[in-house]
Amino acid sequence: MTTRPVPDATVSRLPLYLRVLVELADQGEATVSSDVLADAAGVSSANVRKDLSHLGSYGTRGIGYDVAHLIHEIRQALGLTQHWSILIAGVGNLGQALARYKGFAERGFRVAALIDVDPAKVGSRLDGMQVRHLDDLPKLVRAEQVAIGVIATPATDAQDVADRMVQAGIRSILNFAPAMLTVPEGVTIRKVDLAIELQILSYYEQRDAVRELKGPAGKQGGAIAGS
Amino acid sequence: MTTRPVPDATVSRLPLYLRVLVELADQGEATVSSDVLADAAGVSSANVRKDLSHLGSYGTRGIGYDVAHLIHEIRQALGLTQHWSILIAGVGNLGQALARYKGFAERGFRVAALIDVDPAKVGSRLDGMQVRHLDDLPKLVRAEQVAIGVIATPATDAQDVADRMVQAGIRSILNFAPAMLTVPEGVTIRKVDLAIELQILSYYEQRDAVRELKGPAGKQGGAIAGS
DNA sequence: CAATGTGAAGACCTTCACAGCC
DNA sequence: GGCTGTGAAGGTCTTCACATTG
Repeated sequence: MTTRPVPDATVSRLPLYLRVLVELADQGEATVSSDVLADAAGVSSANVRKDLSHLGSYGTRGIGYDVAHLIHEIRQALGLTQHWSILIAGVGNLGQALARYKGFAERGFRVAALIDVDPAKVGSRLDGMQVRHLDDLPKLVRAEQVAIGVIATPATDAQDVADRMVQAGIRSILNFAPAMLTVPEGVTIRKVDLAIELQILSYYEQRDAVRELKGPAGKQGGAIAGS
Repeated sequence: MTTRPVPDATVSRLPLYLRVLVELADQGEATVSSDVLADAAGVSSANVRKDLSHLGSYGTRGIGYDVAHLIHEIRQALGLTQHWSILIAGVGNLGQALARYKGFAERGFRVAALIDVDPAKVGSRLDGMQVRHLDDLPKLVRAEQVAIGVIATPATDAQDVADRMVQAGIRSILNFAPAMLTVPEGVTIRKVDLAIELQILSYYEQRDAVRELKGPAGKQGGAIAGS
């Protein structure tokens, strides 16, 4: 029973399938084929089948997958059977938006704490939650059982905040600051850089504009760019 | 002179290098080796060299790369020598945060228009810019030469907004709504789903927690997760 | 017969290792 | 000597194609 590790690429698609499956369940669908699921998620059906096969064999040949069962299995695999508490550091534009974002709660993530260093912000309330000082971070992490730290500070502060998070025992970090963070082995980081996304789009926009001038383009020009 | 296409994976790293290079330039560094650049960007030096070789051969053996020159070449490759105008649809939590985000302007992206359908929002001002109605989208795209559309609406409205953007001539879209969008050939979409990022982190958090119980873990546990 | 599950093939990307050049 | 540029090797992921099964 040595569960082989699920490939990274598969892990990053499972939440996508999950979203589609929950929608299908709401619509009362009992089963779904890899073809339908693939269309709705924007990937190939072979890819769906291979991905799901990593979780075990939960499909029925000739029928498809049981929606409810598959939802359960994916939740299990992703560790979403428990609810996670998250802490947001940096209550600027982005931090505030994240703190108020309803999509987190809907998917089982509870915003348990907000942190800042600006005296004007510390102590204020945001969506019913008090903003606390960075120095309280360790206390909050312990008290609220925080598992995931979200960094929405200016780039200059990001490394310091990350260090403190790690120090406090957090081992999963989502970084929105445009800065490269170094963390010890065993800590997982993901980054989202909004400006970088635009720069990548810029590349394809430019490329296609050039193509256009040169004539009706080769078969390139697909609909989804990169990562 | 048939410029071979730059691989997608390379394109998505160029903005990273660019950020590091601009920092180095600010610090007065004239040249940089692939080793230093790699460290600062969090990739391997071989990867850096291979990536940069796709733009042409701009390094000097024994010395490294000329910082100023490389900045220019990357900007050129990414199409950042011109400034792009963007339009943000959906002025909720996230849309407002994006509209106010300074990082866009710093990197040459001008927020040229804000769109919503909520009568309470249309006509109001945000950061000195008036929120316009969705129906004005075509007019605004033309008047402001909008190249990139950003979707920050609820998931239910996202496809309609995307259709209208495409109809108005936009061919690059950044989608923050948790929905799969279909667009015609030739339109480039990138998506950022905040809840999905957390769900991916959840997987690794859970996996490592399990590892811990089973003993001091295999050599797994690296620092960066997936895509 | 419809649709899964999966080896095999293929595409893409990264790393290695070293020749070549300053 | 130091560092780039790049074929070759190695991985990872995706697609193909089909045997298998309810």
